[in-house]
Amino acid sequence: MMQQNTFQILADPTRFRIIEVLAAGEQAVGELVQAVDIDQSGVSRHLRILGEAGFVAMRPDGARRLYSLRPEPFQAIDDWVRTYRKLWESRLDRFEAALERRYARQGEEKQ
Amino acid sequence: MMQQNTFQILADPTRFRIIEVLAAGEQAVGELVQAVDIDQSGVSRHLRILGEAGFVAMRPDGARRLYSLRPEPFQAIDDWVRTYRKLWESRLDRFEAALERRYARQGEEKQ
DNA sequence: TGCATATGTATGATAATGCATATTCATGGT
DNA sequence: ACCATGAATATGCATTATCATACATATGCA
Repeated sequence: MMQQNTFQILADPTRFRIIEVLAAGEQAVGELVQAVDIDQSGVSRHLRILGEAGFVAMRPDGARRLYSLRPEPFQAIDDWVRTYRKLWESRLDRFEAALERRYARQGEEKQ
Repeated sequence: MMQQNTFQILADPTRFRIIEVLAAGEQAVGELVQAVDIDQSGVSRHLRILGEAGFVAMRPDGARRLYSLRPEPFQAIDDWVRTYRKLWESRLDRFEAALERRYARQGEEKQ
């Protein structure tokens, strides 16, 4: 489910950046430190917060800790924002429209 | 586009609540005040913030001000989270699957 | 005059940050 | 096999800045 908490996690610029970087795949703490402009201790702290909120998973690799994104919070956001789709859709949304085009194309191929 | 700012707007519990209430449709300030647990002045201030961030539009109605949701920020979030769909999809997502069921049903009806 | 909403000002709480230090693990020398 | 050293990461503590809030007051409209 969507806890309002989720947005508090994303509200911090450093955490947001960390998530962007993790979108490219698993990263060690040291690599994340290079991508942001705060101290290593701050990055570790943000990773703890992200972990407790379910945004990231951790996997030890020797002395290093590899962090990666977990899908659940993003799914929750996706579900939440879907509630507001009625604001910009009459009936079919863009994604649905794209799908319909795809179905049309598949139909052509099969004939 | 998606400014990281967007999540800072949603991070505040009172603003989040206001948005939830506005999802039901246009509301006057006084109506919103009843839905949250802070002072009227605070609600007005949050509405200002929401307005500057593009979340709400305002329409005067006599001495009252009617506020309503604008679609753009929600579209932006929708686009943003789509980037992270790869985290939980191999190929077909749930929405697409639902659509396929719909197409299947329509096919049945037509036969 | 009275109702609805906005704003100025002060206050308090929360949370991010840096620095110093602790911890955990790997490595090389003896 | 053991110990010392160094690299990678986490945590305790103090500081600082930001921001939500209330109260009082101003503004606009009936």
